[in-house]
Amino acid sequence: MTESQTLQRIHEQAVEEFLEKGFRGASLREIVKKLGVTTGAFYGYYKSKESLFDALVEPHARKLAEIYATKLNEFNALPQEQQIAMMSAFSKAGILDMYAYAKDHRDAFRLILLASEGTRWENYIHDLVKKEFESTHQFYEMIQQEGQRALNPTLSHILVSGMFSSFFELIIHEIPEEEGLRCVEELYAFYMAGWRRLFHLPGDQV
Amino acid sequence: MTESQTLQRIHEQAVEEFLEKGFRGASLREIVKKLGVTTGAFYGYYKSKESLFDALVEPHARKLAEIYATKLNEFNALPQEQQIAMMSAFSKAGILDMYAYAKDHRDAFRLILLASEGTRWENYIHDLVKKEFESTHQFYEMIQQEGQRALNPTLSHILVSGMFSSFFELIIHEIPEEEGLRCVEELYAFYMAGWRRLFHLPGDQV
Amino acid sequence: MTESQTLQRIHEQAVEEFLEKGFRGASLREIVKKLGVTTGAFYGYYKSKESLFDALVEPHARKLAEIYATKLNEFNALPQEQQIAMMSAFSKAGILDMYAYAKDHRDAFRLILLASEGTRWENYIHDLVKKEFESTHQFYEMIQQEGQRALNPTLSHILVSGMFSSFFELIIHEIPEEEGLRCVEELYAFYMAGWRRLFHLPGDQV
Amino acid sequence: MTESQTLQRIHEQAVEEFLEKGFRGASLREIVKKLGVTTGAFYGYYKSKESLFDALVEPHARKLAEIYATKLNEFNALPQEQQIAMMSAFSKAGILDMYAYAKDHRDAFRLILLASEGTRWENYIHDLVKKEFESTHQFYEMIQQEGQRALNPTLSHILVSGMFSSFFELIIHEIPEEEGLRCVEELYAFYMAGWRRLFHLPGDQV
DNA sequence: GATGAATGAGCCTTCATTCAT
DNA sequence: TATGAATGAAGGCTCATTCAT
Repeated sequence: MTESQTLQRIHEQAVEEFLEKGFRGASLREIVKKLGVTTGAFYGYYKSKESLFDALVEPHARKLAEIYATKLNEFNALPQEQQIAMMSAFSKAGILDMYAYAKDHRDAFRLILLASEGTRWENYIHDLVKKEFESTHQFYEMIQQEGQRALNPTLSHILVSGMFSSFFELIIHEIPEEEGLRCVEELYAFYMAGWRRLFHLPGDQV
Repeated sequence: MTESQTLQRIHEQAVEEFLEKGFRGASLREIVKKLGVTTGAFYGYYKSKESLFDALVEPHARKLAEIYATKLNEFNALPQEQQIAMMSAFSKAGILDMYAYAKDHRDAFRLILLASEGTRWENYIHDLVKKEFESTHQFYEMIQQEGQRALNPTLSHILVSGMFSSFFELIIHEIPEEEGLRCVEELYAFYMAGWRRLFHLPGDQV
Repeated sequence: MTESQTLQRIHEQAVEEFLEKGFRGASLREIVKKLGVTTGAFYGYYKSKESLFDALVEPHARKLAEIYATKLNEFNALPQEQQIAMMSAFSKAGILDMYAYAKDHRDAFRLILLASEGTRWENYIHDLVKKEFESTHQFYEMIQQEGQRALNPTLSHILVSGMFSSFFELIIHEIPEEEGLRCVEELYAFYMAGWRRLFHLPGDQV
Repeated sequence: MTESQTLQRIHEQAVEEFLEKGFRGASLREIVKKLGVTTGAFYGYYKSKESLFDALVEPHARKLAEIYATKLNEFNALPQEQQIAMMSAFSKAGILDMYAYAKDHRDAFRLILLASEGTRWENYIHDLVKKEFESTHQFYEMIQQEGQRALNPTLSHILVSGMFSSFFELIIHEIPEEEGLRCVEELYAFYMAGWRRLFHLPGDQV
């Protein structure tokens, strides 16, 4: 069953309004007014402004987190030597999977990135960063050799943060499939080279 | 004469409220209530909620942009060979200067980064990214050798974006001076290595 | 369909409040409180205090100005001799038409006359006076005979001003139809006699 | 002793502000701000906004009412035949005296006429009109001859109202002494002729 | 005389939400 | 499904006025 036409139009208009003014600045009455329907109509579909935002964001936010978690688990399940050989949860396959999903649901991630202040999604990216940060350190500790200095947590935090920022810039902007993929690969290579040096690992073929 | 005590307390409380709820979500009444004064008292100091935000942000936002612009101009004034030797406007000296300033005025940049939606500062970081992006391409064109491929603008955009994100993470969080400096240097080295590869330049000592 | 009962009650109460306190002194909250509704209810009908005032005033103000302009145009279209014979745009037919309309929409004109300070209607009467003043002088110039002195513009201004004041006093106060009409006629005769003398015209039968 | 310079400047600025925005719309803080002083300074001179308006208006409003009353009393003290011979309380001498005073204190009367809504002076003109109306009727009753119709009170009210409007237009506008006087005389003649007809009196030399 | 910080009440307006129809 | 009138709370802001200095 496809969603009702009214519902679909609400979604489209809501995305526009939220992106333009942010969750807090967006006006429900403005959304429905532009659609030529009334607030009552809206409340037949959702019970609040927040639940509308949620409906737009939640499925895709969850799915992306799942993709990330799945790849991470697969990686963690590998024997240690293989982990070293393939490196990092944010491995090529993982980032490509994430990109493949996110690029098809741009609006949801735009909302998270650009309009989620005041919702439960305002920390979504931070949470992703945190998980990646933790898995990075876990990995480093595993491969850390005697006498090697600890990984500077502040440094790794800001690097992971920048990495995700770069990645999501690719989602925010409308970029043709092919070029997007190329950029993801280059972004991956860019960071991988940097990480390997920080990890005291020899360069590898990615 | 130093600023009145009430004004100072308004500043402190405002920073807290803005950071917690964003510019739009922040309530002037809430700010003054926590101070134990009335809205009228506030309007003796500022003529609007926006002008309060501005007062907190503008001087430091301007100064940082100046520091950036100054370094960029200095770099552009260099003869071509020296530019190549020292590379990129976001060079080590520049980024250190910016850090030295920004770390002393964390609140202003936190406000820009975390609470500026709905103000004229909401594009501040984007604008910095854009300038850096342009100067990067300008530099690349200068050094581009025959037969070399153009720099992928999408890639460079997302990298610059990530670089600034990393940098400002350092500002957002309270980090001891010494460690902050170390991170800036490492961040610089991390990116410089990546850029040099993209620019087809030999590695250098930074 | 007739206007909603709430809207009608808003109108009635607004007229009362505006007349009592003037546009500036009137309080929207007071108006709705007396109606037993909330301010939100009001803003379902009008988008501002000014637009409420406008809705009460505009249609009738415009119509009266039209009636005046129409009569004036008719008069100006007459051949010169006939104009002299019938005299002045503020002629009997015109003033009677204006009275017939205005007496049925007293509230609108009361608002203009007694409560319009701070609105775009505050100069409505002055503008009418100005138009009549100009048409009066135009007429005088047409009939002016060689050697006759010019009409004193200050004098004619204050007379026109007084004439309109008298006329609108009739509108402000609740006066039975029949008596109102008689007064308009007498007012007309009163002024006509005076003007004819100033114009050096022989008395006429009006 | 002349008034302090600050006080004088308050007066000048207040007149300007009141005339521009009306009593209700005028802002005390705006007045003092333009003067470069503080509200505290103002409250050293007056105890309220209303009392400032009063100070500007009251002396001249009272004086003009006195001039009017004095002339009226003088007239009423005359024997009946003389009253008939000279006619009307608003006689030539009276109106000239009023003009002589009012023209020298334009600002006070401008305030009454244009900016008194919300003050105790908002009915000043109406009150003058009322007194004149009463004295007119009193006079008419005295001279009324058997079989003559009563003076239509509505008509006389609107005529008196118009007469005062004309008169005060002369005060509102800055008019050179000589021309103002001429206009008063002509205004007097204009109305006198009309009244005489309504009173069934023969024309006279004015 | 004058300052200037502060009050407290009030203003117009907008909002998400409800509910009888 | 949808209407649309209404709620009640909150918002930013301005005002005349006070008072310790």
